[in-house]
Amino acid sequence: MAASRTGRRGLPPDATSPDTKTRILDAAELLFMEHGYEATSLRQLTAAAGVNLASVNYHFGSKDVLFQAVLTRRLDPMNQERIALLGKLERDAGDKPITCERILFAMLIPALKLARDEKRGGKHFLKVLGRAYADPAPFIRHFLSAQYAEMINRYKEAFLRALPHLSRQELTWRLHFVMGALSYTLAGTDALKMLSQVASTDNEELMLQRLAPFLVAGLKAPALNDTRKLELVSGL
Amino acid sequence: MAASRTGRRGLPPDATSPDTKTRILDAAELLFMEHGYEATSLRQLTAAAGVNLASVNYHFGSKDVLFQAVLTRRLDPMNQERIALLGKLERDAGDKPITCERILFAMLIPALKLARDEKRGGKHFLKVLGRAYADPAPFIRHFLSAQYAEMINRYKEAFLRALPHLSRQELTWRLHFVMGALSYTLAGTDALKMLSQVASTDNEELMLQRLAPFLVAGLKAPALNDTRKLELVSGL
DNA sequence: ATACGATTCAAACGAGCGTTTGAATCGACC
DNA sequence: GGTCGATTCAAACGCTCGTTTGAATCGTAT
Repeated sequence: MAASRTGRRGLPPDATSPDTKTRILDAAELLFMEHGYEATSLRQLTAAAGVNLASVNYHFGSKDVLFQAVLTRRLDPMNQERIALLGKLERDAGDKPITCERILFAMLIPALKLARDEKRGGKHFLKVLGRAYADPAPFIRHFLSAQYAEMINRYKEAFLRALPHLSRQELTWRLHFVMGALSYTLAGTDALKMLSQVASTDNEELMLQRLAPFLVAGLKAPALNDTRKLELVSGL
Repeated sequence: MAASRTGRRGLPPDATSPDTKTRILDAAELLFMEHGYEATSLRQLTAAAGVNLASVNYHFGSKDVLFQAVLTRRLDPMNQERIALLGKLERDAGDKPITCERILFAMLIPALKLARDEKRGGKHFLKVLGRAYADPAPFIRHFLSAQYAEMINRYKEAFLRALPHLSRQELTWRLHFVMGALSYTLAGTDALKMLSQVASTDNEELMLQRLAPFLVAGLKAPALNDTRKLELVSGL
């Protein structure tokens, strides 16, 4: 269907004009971030990208496939880097357990690197990803499950060794909580206008540095026991 | 525009047939949960509710207003109950500080009560709410900000007294993380298919009982300092 | 030069959308 | 029993959507 880098004749040949597929992906990343998947039309998308309306269906086949391409372009390398970082930690540590902090940092650092690259919209992508987590569309849910399965399983095993006081089930829930806080934070929707005195969101690094101690403490917390159950129910 | 409970003549007068406005709200709650706001059409919504297509615009004015009505019907009472619970805690404690656990429980318990009421879709609503947190539509964001402002500010002051080692800015971020984990968990999107060995989602109570110790530990964690900053950046 | 596959383009397709309209129908009241 | 406001109803409005089509145009190899 597509191979060489030809075509593109209508628009002025800027120095900042990559091929059509990339222009579509860049515009889609930006607009999906601003308005979400359903609320972004292919007409405004192709207009923003400076390409013809039919280009999306020619190069990607459908709007759904385009959205998956937007996600996989950055998500797959990020998760591969996460797995590689964890592998390096494990190799350096021999058969000794790794600390909880270092495992979590290995998860956060690739996301931080993505948030840093200003030239190509890493921050835009993280917002799109944060919203995709909460999107009910089945094709999005299945896609994310497949993309995350390997990375999550590798990290779950590592955390299990680092947090021996947690059962596998307990850890599953805590990783769920970690992913929730992380995606909500990276998406940065400012839902509750909490940024009254906080600097603008251009400082993802400081944000993750605040998130890390919070998550580490939560992961290290004692496991649930029956005494605590009664506290919650009848505590008030 | 609307006042008495008259009308309704087309459908059989079941015992389970409240007035048109309520039937619309119930169907909307369910469908907004399943497909999201944008992907739910008024045609499928009114068909599911067993009412005429024009009823939504007659009773609510527009689809936007209907969505806000779906949210406010349950969110406003829940946040009022949260404020009342915190007020009761503060009255009982006199001028002594309240523990972090009790403040957090006062936030969680109204949500838990909503998740429990099976007859009228409390769980459905919590999923809708979790997704609304991540929705980019401006009218949703403004609505949620207004609905949450009072509750969040009251709790922030309470947490500030319970956690004196945290600056106001640090606490703002931590409450952001708490809301992230909470909304993600309540929305229960199972994004990462983590429920491999976990019981089905009908047990919100056990879920919140696992979430509480995680969040308490995160809130109580030491504040960020410069030593930790260096760890994160050059730690790997 | 010519032929060819890849790509771009303007235009249209059918479907579905939120909303509006105006008549029909209801319960309530004089 | 007739009037009135509230509600329901079927039908249509204008519009936008994702997708398809077929011709025009490109770079490239013959």
